[in-house]
Amino acid sequence: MLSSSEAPPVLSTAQLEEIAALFKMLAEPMRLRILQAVCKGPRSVNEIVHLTDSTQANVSKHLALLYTGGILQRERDGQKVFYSVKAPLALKMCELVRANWLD
Amino acid sequence: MLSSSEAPPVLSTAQLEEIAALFKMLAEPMRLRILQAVCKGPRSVNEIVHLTDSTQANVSKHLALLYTGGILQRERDGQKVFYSVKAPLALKMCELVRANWLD
DNA sequence: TGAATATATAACTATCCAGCAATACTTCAA
DNA sequence: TTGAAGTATTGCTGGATAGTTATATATTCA
Repeated sequence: MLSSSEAPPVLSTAQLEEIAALFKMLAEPMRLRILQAVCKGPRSVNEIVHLTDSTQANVSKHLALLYTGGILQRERDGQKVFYSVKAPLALKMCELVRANWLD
Repeated sequence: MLSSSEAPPVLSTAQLEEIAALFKMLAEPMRLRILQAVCKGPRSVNEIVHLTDSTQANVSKHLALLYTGGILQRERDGQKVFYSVKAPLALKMCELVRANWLD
């Protein structure tokens, strides 16, 4: 383990961590299902629960994570809360992988 | 939790898991550092250890993971083993995130 | 052969997190 | 105000894994 000064990295440590954090948010099948559920427009939590065939608590936790992470946005209408895509980049990445990685 | 037959998913469960697995490989700062270290051409394990400012054992483990995952390729030359990028998609994704996600 | 260099693997620990069950919070309607 | 529907949160547990240390394997050369 030597000093890191031999070749200055193109990206800083903080930037690498930010990038890794984004990948991490997309690194769960259930969260990809949620993305699929909301990619056509706003969906309520209950709709997402049904579309993903998961439980309310689990979906709510993943939604909070994606919202906090800046990938989704939310809007309350009465008792319901509607989530939609805030960062199209997430969808773009999924599509890129689908087209170039899957058999 | 209802049946999942309400809206047939665009991507199958297996496909979502494959996509998530790729994101997972990119979801570690140290592996992104390694990608940076080899993105300009083949590098030996020792070179990568120095470039990433990590330990030999740790780098070797991450390299094995990226190699098994199909992102890197390897070639032995004498005592040294050189790793290089096999899936340019990985670099493309990093660049996409850098350009669209970082401040 | 034997030693040195280069890389890989094994065993271990600490940490993180997905999913679950239970409960709390919020909003609306009667 | 009370009950019900919708959503969020908390505490828990099992499984996965990053990093470390130590050791094993592979290759070259004297």
